[in-house]
Amino acid sequence: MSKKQLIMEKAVELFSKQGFEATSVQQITDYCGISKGAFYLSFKSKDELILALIDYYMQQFSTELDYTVRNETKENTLYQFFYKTFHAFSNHVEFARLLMKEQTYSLNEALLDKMRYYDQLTNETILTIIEKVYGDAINDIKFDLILAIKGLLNSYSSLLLFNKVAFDEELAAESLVEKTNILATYMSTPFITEEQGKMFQHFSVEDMSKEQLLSLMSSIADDIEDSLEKDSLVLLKEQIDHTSFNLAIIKGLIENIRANKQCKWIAYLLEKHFNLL
Amino acid sequence: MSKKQLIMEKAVELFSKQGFEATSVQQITDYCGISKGAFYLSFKSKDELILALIDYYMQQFSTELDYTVRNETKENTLYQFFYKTFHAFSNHVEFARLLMKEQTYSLNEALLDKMRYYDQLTNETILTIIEKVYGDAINDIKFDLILAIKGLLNSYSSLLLFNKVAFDEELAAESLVEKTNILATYMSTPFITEEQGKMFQHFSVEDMSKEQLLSLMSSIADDIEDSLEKDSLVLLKEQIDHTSFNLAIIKGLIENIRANKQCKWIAYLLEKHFNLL
DNA sequence: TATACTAATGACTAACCGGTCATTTTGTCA
DNA sequence: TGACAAAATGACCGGTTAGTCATTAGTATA
Repeated sequence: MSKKQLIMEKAVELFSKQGFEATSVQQITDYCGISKGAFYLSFKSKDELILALIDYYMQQFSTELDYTVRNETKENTLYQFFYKTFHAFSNHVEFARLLMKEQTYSLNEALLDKMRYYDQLTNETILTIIEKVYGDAINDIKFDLILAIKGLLNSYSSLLLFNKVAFDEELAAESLVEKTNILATYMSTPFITEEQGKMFQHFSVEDMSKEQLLSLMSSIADDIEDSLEKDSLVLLKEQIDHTSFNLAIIKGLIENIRANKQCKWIAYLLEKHFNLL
Repeated sequence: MSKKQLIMEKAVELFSKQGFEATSVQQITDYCGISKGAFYLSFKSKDELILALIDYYMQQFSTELDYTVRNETKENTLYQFFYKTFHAFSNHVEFARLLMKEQTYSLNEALLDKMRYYDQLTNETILTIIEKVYGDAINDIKFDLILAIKGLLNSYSSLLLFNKVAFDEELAAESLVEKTNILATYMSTPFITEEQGKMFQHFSVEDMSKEQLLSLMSSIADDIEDSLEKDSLVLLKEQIDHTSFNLAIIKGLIENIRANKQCKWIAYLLEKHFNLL
């Protein structure tokens, strides 16, 4: 395990117990068994650590969920969404607790931006599910449905994260599927109008700039040995500015890199960039 | 306004913007226009301030909601519960934000206990509503209904607290009433069993000890001038250890003090103590 | 006006914070 | 073994923190 990862995994434990502000760098390094100086070889600052941490876990969660949502059958999508979420939370209890705690933290503007970004990703994922499962029929209540799903997920996740009793992930998912279906079927008094919903939809997620994409791909390419994936990355980089290949080829190249753990996130971003979703 | 109140109302503004940890006592006193020493004449420590703050606002919220829930018609109860909650939040936006932010803060064990206490009060209030509105028919799903209501309330409150768009409290309440009714009517796959629900129900709220009640009443009696209320308090104090009066008399005495703003909370606690609810 | 008491002040302390950097330890070659 | 570089250390820095306390200001009584 790299030192960076060691620090992240130990830090997430302390943050989830005490909160970000209340945990000192000294505490983290003591807990890792390293010196304070060593910390600053891996991270430029304490702020950079929590930003990296959020990315590290949220990228895993988001790609996993997005993949699930796009590849399940219509009948299973909603169940799998709930189940995978609970499962991810129970596999990363400390991070999930941190997420709940630091949700609305505002001192650090960069952190707040990041939170808003991933929250918006979640909204988009849920909206995709809703449109896939219920079709156009529920257009006028779909934004209320997003809010309701997030609220329910929040309540039941708290149970998983902060109670000592065993948590049956399958039953919980099943129960939330039923609640969602009921609401989708019978709801007729939405609170959020189409008008407001649009704002809701497009507000905070602007796509990554080409420069950001390219630099991210470069830094990943440097870390990878496997030649197929490295080559695919290089070819994809060339396609970002001026797409000359057929989209099928690009899709294939993205498929090549998706299997690699380090590439999952960039694969997801590239699909968004090339409008392949 | 007393100095204590001044500090609390200014502090809640700063806490809601920056969080508790990130706000210094110096900042608070500067903002109040008083000296640092003066702060420590009103509060023993910064921790004591936030505990007092939570009590100050949550007692207002709880008594208000409890009164509403018990005195509305069956048809209006649920609507009024949602509406009053939204209304209280929009009248005390800063405190409500603080509440959302510091929800699960765990460094301070006393704070965590207090949060759990008021959360449990909320659970009891919601349970009372559910039983009043839906009767015994929904016994097997009532704990799921509590969770669902809290989740929905959480989602929609976030909208009120963290978005800049105008928030129609009446429409929001109406919309949540509908959602709740739908769930209560059609839900059939509860997640929380009767067994777990019992734990849920009795877990953390132990009644206040008689000593705590008595000392609270004494300190309030010292602050009050009005003789009727003062006398009623003294008579009630005598009844706590050995109830000799008829319960009707006790009920009357409690009614005497309820009108006084300082007594609302103790009136609520006394009703619980004498099992008058 | 003198006295006695409370309310309020802000300089001060000891502890801790995030972050730096000269120094030492460790690992890797020839 | 010795020479060199990379990795790791922890004393140290300037700044901030919660909390204290000798001193002063304000007020009421006599």
